[in-house]
Amino acid sequence: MVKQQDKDTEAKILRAAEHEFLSKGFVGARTTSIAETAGVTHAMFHYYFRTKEKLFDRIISEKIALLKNAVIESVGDMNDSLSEVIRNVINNHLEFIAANPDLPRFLVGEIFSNPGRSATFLDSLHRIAPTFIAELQDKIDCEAAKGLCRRVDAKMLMLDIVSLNVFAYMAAPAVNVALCDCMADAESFLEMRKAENYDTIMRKLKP
Amino acid sequence: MVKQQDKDTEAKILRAAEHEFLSKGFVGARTTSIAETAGVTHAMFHYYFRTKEKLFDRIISEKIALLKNAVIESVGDMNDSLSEVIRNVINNHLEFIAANPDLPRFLVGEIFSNPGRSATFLDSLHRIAPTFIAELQDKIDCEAAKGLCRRVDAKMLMLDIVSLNVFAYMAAPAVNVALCDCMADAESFLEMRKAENYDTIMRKLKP
DNA sequence: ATTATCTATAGATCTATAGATAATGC
DNA sequence: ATTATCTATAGATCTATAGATAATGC
Repeated sequence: MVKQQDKDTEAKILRAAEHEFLSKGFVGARTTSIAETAGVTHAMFHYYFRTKEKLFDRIISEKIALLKNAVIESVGDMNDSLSEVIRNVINNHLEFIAANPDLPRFLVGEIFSNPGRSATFLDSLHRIAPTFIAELQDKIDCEAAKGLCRRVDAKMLMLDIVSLNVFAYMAAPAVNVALCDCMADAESFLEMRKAENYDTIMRKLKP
Repeated sequence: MVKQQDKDTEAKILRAAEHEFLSKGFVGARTTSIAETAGVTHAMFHYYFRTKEKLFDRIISEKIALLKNAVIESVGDMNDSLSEVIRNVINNHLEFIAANPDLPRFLVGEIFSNPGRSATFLDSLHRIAPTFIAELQDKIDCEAAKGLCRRVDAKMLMLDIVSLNVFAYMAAPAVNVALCDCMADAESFLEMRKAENYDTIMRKLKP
């Protein structure tokens, strides 16, 4: 068999698995459905990835890498002014979520349903978050000393930003029902939330 | 058999099912585990509730009723000032979430994994939300006309409030890891978020 | 006579593997 | 000789039911 064919089958299973796991979680996902969606026999699933758990780990690792890159990039240049850093974080974070709308709910769901299976994700978070929070706190304290903003807690500020960005996407069906299809036009909703959340956070910081 | 025994078995299965469904969702929940946790034979599960789906519907209906009451009560008196209404909504909503920390994630997870199964919930939301949003918008417009606050969009304001209140509880394990166990003391975290979120929202409304 | 409970098992999935077969690279 | 693919099926769960048995109310 040509190498191309090989890559194809493996890639097709990976793509099908990504969709199946993200939309249904580990227990809800069926390896038979994955094989069917990929258009290969079920035996191929086990030939390429041995077990359901191994393929799940692979998918979750890919998603963590994606998230990690997004987080690191989202910060941009820490030498920028506080308002620029916040604008970057909010814009990049929101764009990442809009491009991966199933990811937050998936991660949260898996963490709760099986802490062991998502240990890798929590480890990554544990390595990255505290450093970033500390840098952000320095920046806030520095601008506060010059009277440019209030001295707020960086941890709570980050929690506010992430909450404001993520929740609407995590609860999209309910939000759309409660707020008259306000997310129907994805593009304009995204732009609106960028402006809205930046505004909310900057008002919170205003002296 | 005495009626007491009857109620006991039924109630024990209900309590066990509530915990199983809320923590693992519909597909993750096992009727055998529910019977085991309840301390009854598995046949009793089917004797009292016939099918897994019927029991699930019953649990979800109970939870919706609970949520509906909480929402209606949370508003308090619509004749209060805007700031009082907002304080009531935030405090009551946060207390409800803290008392039912698994509920938001459960509802969001079930809505995405099976829209049909959560139609009841979305129907309720559809009946309640628009009315409340409209009343809130009136109140905002009224105070804005007197120059007491900015004329903000009630829909976005509600989305902000719910996001700020709910997200930390939905993502508790990740939030705790990222923000150094800030939720470890549940009581003080709750009080802190009440003050913090009220402050965030009121600054957003300030002219 | 009715209601509650138990044991045993049918029937449906789902994950995983065994073993045969076909296609490629050397 | 190795890699990829298929068919068939084992083995493990899980939901649900059948049918017998015991306890209550009338």
